This record gives sequence, C-alpha cells and structure tokens, in this order.
Amino acid sequence: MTSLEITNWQDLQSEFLNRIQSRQWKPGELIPNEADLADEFGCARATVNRALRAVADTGLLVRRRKAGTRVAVHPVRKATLSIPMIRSEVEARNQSYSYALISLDTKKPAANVRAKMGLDKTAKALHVRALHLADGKPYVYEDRWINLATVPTIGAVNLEIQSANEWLVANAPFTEGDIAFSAASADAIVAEIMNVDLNEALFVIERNTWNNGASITSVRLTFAPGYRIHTTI
Amino acid sequence: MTSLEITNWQDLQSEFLNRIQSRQWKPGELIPNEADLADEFGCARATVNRALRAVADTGLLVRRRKAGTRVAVHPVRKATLSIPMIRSEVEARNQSYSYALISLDTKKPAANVRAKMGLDKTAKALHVRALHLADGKPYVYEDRWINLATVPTIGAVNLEIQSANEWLVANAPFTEGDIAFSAASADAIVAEIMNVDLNEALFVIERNTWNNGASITSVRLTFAPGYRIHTTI
DNA sequence: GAGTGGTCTAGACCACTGT
DNA sequence: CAGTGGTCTAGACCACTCC
Repeated sequence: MTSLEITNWQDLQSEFLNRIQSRQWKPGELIPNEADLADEFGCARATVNRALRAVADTGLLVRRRKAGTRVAVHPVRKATLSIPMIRSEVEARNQSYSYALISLDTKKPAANVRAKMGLDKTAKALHVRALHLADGKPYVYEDRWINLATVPTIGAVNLEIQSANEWLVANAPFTEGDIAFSAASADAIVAEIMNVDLNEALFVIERNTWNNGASITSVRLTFAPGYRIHTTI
Repeated sequence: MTSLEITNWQDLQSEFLNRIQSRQWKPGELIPNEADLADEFGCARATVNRALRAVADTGLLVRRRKAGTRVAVHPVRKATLSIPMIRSEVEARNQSYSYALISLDTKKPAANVRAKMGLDKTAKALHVRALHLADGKPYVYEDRWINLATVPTIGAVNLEIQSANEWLVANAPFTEGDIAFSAASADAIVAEIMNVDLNEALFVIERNTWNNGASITSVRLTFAPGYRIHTTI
C-alpha cells in the first residue's frame, strides 16, 4: 500500500513528524520497522533510515536494535546553539569591535581553577583579563587561565593587540570542551570594569577546553546586561 | 595511495578531525573532494560523505557544491543541549519534585506577549503562574500564556495537579519553537515567590512554541540561584 | 558548462539485544 | 536465535554554483 511515493528523506521526516504530532503514532508506541516503511513509501531503506535518524536526533524517537523504534514518552528536545568568537558576534550586529587588555600575569591559579585544568599544586598558568567592547561600550569581560604547558607559544603573543580568544581559536584547536551558562551578580570588580551597577544580573558563560586530554584553557565570560542567547528548536 | 583502508565513517571523522587539528588541513584551505578521499581511504564515497557531513555539522568544515569543502576560518562551534521537562530534570538530580499552582486566569495578554503569540487585540489567553519545587525548595517559577484557540482542551485540565508544562509536552506537540537564555534580577514578586533576595541574579529561559504556524504557548521560566546549564562541545 | 556535494537505490553484511 | 537498526558499497542522477 504505497501512500504517496515519497522518495526524499526530508519529506519523509516531515511525514514522520506529522504522524507523531497527529498521534497517529502515539507516545511509547512502536512504529513500523525500516523495511516496512520503505515499502510503504516506495523508497529505499537507507532513505527511511536517514529520515528516522534525523527525527531521533531531535529526541522525538528512540531507536534500539532489535527492540525497534518508539515514539519518545518524555521528549527531551535538543537545541543546537552556535558559539561564535566574540569579535564575530559583535560584528554580526553591525557594531564596531574593540578590545582592551586589563591584566596579564603568570601565577599559580586558585584551587578550583587548578582542579578544572588538572594542574599540579606548583604549576603556574597564564592569567589574562580583558574587556571586549561593542561600539566602545563594554560587551564582555573575559577572565581566562591558559595552560602554559599545553600552549607554550602563547607567551610570544602580544595580548595587548590580539585577544587570547582569537589567538586560541586560530592556534590551539581542541578536541574536547565543556560549556556552562548561568547568571551571576556583578561584584565590585566586574561592576567597575563593565560600568554596571553592583549586583546587576549578568549572563555568564564558562568554558573549558582540552586537547587530547591536556587542558588548554579555562575561561569565564561575563556579558553586559541584556545579553541573551537565542536559538530555534 | 591508500593510507590505511578506513571503511568506517566514525574513524574517518576522527581522521579528518586530526588533519584539521594538526593543520595538515589549514584554516581556509580546500580539502580534496569526496571521490579522491574515497579513493585514498579505499572506501565508498557515501562513507566519506557521511564523515564529512558530521564534521561540517560541528562547524569545522564548510561545504559548498562546486566550490568544494574548506576548513572553517572562524570555526563557530556548535553545542547541543537537551531541554528536559522540569520534573525529569529535578528527578535526575535525585530530588523530589513537587508543584504548586499560583494563579490561573483567562485574560487579554500584554502587548509584548500578544505580539509574540500573534494574537489579535481582543483575544484572551490562559495565564498560568506556577512554582516547581525540588526537595520542597523553589526551583523554577513558571509564567506562561497559553493560546486557547490552539489548545482549547487545556481548559478541562486541572492545573492544580498537573503542571501545564507536563500537560503540553504530552498533549500539544509543536512543530516550531524558539528558546532564549538570559539573566535577570529578581523583582519583588519573583523574590517573594522564590524566597530569594530582591535583585538576586537569576537564570531565565524563555520559550515560544508553534504548531504549523499557530502559536501554542509562550513561557518564561525563572530558575533558582545557582542554576546552570551545562553541556559538552 | 563543468565540477562538486547531495541524495537515492538495491543489495549486502554486521552489531546489538530481546526473547 | 532471530529481528532490528547501523553501516557500507557501487553506481547513478540531480542541484547547485563557480567560472
């Protein structure tokens, strides 16, 4: 019983989404296997597979070998968001980007940073603090630690001119990373640097990156008031 | 010149990542086309395609027909984050989940909500305010508008018992959605409801969903202090 | 126009896992 | 053990877009 002869995986994906949404396929229910669906739509199994994988990637289907494919009971929607370089982000808003180094030292990091970066107690790291500006106004305050053992050449870079952010993106590719989003009140230091009120609510991104297990950098980015990250689901 | 006879797309992906990371393929550079790579690794072009697509999905490669595949100059890393139901999120932390309805009215929403939901000036919507608790402590304050034209059956649901969040996830699947993350200061109302200090920095998620262009709901979730979203890159 | 990625096919074998 | 999804292949045609 070919219903419509869909031979294109994106149309198939839409059809599957419709069936889930219209409850023709109900939460928790087993849906037909790939071979049957391929038969129904008059296309190859690989095409059905591609479409089903795409839907499963959004969290609406759960697939297991032998057990088959089921409609997720508690759909966990997944959102993909892009994390651009700060300069790109500012320029994408048609604002002029500028950058100012605040401080630069080589010293032993505090215990929490040391732990995140997997440094031993005596190890020193490069501490960089900088301000990124959009149209001359504070946009992001960057507080960063860089592992000199992993990225020794950073020592030769003039961080007054080029931000560590940019240099690292271009010169220290990473294999693993984690990222966290949170909210924090401006403390006295941040309030002064960013020219905001004390205790103002600011958006914070913390990121750690590794290259094959070796820590590269740990950074905390504090954004100006009003900042938001937006994406579609 | 077969280098190693890799016939599995995930190994191929690793190999490509290595080449990018080791700068054997430099930023901005054109890499060999799919046919040549298939030849080099002794596999089918479809396999190379799958691996290259996977890398391109992470933002490290940029692919264009006829123009070929290039290593991204300014890699825009993409992070995927899961957005579970609040109950699942609390239970995943091994905390007990509970829920309390704060208010429930049918009325005309403010202009900003009306615009987001595409309602006309006279339309009323269901306004639900509720508190989600983890181990009895405020976890999320939910301020939600629901489009009665799209989801009329919500009227028959007892929202004292079941949260709108859960009911909608189970009964009003959506086809499009957007989501935004930001930071906000607790105002007097939120401070009292969540038992936090006035102006405390809180993490906020705003989400709007549509079903085939018809707005379903618009919600603002304000999280307890310390909340963070975490993911790997 | 021609080169590249995007996709589809038909068939095959494999890997996992429920029974 | 057997059923299901996961993947690979070889070949084909198409869609896009740079030149």
